Amino acid sequence: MSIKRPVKSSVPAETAGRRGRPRSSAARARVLHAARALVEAQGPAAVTIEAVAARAGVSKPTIYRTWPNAPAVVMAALMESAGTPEANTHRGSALAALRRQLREIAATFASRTGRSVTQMIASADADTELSKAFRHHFILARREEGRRMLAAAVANGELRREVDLDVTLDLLYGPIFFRILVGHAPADERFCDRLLDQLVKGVAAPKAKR
Amino acid sequence: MSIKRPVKSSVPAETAGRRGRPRSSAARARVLHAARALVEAQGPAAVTIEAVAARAGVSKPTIYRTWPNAPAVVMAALMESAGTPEANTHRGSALAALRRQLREIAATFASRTGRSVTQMIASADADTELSKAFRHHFILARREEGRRMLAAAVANGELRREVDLDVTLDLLYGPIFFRILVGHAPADERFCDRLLDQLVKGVAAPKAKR
Amino acid sequence: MSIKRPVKSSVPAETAGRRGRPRSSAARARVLHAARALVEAQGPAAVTIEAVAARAGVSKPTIYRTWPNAPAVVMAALMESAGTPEANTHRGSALAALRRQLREIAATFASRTGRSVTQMIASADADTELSKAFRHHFILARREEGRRMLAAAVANGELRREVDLDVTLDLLYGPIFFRILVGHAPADERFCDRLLDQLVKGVAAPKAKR
Amino acid sequence: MSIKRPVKSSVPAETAGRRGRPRSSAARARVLHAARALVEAQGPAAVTIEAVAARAGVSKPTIYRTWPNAPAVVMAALMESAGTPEANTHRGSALAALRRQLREIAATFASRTGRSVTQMIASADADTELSKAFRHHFILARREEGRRMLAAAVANGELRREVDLDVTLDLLYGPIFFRILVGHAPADERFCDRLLDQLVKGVAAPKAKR
DNA sequence: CGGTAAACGAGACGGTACGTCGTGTCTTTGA
DNA sequence: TCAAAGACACGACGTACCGTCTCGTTTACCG
Repeated sequence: MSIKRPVKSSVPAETAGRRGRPRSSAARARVLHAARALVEAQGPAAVTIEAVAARAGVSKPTIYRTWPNAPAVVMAALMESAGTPEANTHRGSALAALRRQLREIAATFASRTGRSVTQMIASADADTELSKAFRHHFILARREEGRRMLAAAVANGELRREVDLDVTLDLLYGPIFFRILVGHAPADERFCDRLLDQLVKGVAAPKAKR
Repeated sequence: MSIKRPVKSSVPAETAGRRGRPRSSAARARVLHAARALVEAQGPAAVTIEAVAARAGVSKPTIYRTWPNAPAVVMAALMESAGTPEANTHRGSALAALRRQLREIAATFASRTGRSVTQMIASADADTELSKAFRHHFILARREEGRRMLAAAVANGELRREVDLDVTLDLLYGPIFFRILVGHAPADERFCDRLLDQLVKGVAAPKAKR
Repeated sequence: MSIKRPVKSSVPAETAGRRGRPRSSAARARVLHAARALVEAQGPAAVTIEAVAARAGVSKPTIYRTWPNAPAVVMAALMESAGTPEANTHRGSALAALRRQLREIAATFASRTGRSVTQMIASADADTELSKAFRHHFILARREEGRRMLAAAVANGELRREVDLDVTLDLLYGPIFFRILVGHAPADERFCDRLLDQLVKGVAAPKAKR
Repeated sequence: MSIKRPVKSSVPAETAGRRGRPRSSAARARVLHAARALVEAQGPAAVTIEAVAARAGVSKPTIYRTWPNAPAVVMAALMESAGTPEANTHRGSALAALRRQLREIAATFASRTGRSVTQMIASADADTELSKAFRHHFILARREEGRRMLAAAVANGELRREVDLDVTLDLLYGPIFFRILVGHAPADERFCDRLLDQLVKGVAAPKAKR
């Protein structure tokens, strides 16, 4: 009988010489993997420290040593799972690139996990460092990318010079998250396209002075 | 075992043929008042059934008899506290009325309680009757009012006929909620104004035909 | 405060001068029947007022109008179900009659319901009128019948005159209930016979003067 | 869900190879002390887990970790409080020792706590390990001690050889518990004495053949 | 024979306790 | 040294019954 004790870490490699620490990074990975699995399967509310610890084969204090509470674990898991979106290659006009980005965002956030990200942002403490990093990772980083595209479009002559970029950016991303959050209508490609077109063109009647 | 429970509805509905002792409206009012006080003071997460029961001087089963869980109580409390916003009096142009509504919404949702409403919408079950009512009460009702104003503006000649109203509505309200949710910039009057102006005018450079 | 409630009695007592609607004897019967069914099926602990009311198709206040609490209902049900044991016909000697009674008692109390009776007696309040009636109905009435038989046996010359009847009675019935209560050995016919024989004969060695 | 729980035993069993933080013997002692105080003051029905937890300054889960329900706590408390009765020193005859034991039992069980023990035995589940241990601790252990005394008395020549010891034992202890349970007469020293004397001597009239 | 008083069903009420779960902290033991 | 196992105090969960209280409806009796 092979008394093979169940290997606790998928990377047993360097367990040899050290007494304590080499498990640490393996434990971290297992925790995040477990958290990700839970949030994908049952949403962020199901990610309790106990459930994560059980699923990861890790003790609760080990988790608390790294993260202060359950939402922090969820955020870390979501951030690690979602690799940074590839930089949008500028083929065609700046506005075309923006259109591609909008579609990508809508597709990403319409998923189960995307909903979870939105929920985490809504319910997060807003002040902690991690919350800020989370918001930046999922939202503001793309918004900055968008800002660069808008600036390119201005430079292009596609957009007016005096446009307020901050307002325009929120006019682009706000409606998508609004639909995802409220759910009254789908945030699909068609919506992204119309959104962008209508924003570019404006809604005023032609002769309207204002 | 497993006796079929009567359908719970927070609205007594048919008070007509009811047998038995009627529900105490005083108890209901005390529960909602307590829940409102808690959510205002400490946010929606602090609204536990135990806390509400203690504060309202009501037993837990009395609360569970009417609402299925804590979020439902919070929603009911928030909905009852926020009376329906007054119908926007149409003085001046339809767009001016819309501007006033945007400002009112931004002011409302920038408050402590407004944040709570946003959080509840983000984390709600999305499928229950109460969640739908909640979203309608706080968001979609105003959106429908907005639709009427936009239609008036089209009739006015202020807006183009072929504008997609659904998209335009989300372009109006989405950015406000986006700022409130993400918190990267204030959703104040100035923002509302610029938002509306830029949407009306479009961002395209003058000669750009499309 | 301290309003004197009308004395509740399970027996309608003076049906004479009563105003109003008389108590429904059908309801009473249904309650007792339901309680009996429950105690037989699941023991006395399962007889909750709610369960009885549901099973009997009767409202809780109707039960509380007649009995003060659940144990009282159980006692009433058990007392009504167990009709008074038939008077022991004196065929043969007084001791033979006693033997028959012991066997009958053992058989009765070894049943599911008999266990329940024992449990009720053990856990009852000891002071209430109903508890006393219950103990009398199930135990002391038979003990008095036993006393009559013992007296007859003394008169017969079967027993010594100076025997302490009270002690002898408890020597007869105590062991049976002891076995039923503790359950370390069966209280069957053989046991009843040996019990009686040994008590009659004594256990002392023949020459032992004391 | 439904994770296999480790077997609960009120006795830590193998303290040897246990991982994790060991159970707090201080907590255990405080729980049992609180339970004992409650049962002495208000009887076994007053021993709720909540009351014990509050009085002991211990959390409910800590209690449930060790005992499955309130009666189990009561039994453990009663068993621990009542140290094993001192072995009856055989001064004088075996029957004299037996008389002393009977008196001691009667005195013990006539107390408030003794009544509680009787009630616990009557209402216990009868099948659980703890119930058996409880009955053994309070009743059957003394019965076995009694058996040894009876055997000594037989060896002495005080009792007849052919006496059925099991029946005799129940003839000794049964009546005492019967009186305590039913309460129709006191189980005092005088009763114990008469009980023993009459059992030894028998009740038959001298010439009675049977 | 028409009031009226009481019992009826239904069921909500304020309570108490249940037994479970998750939190975040703490002690052990083992590697 | 530190990680696992797991006990700990705390506190909320949602449920079951308790015994009491309205309700609207029936059903006798008594004037």
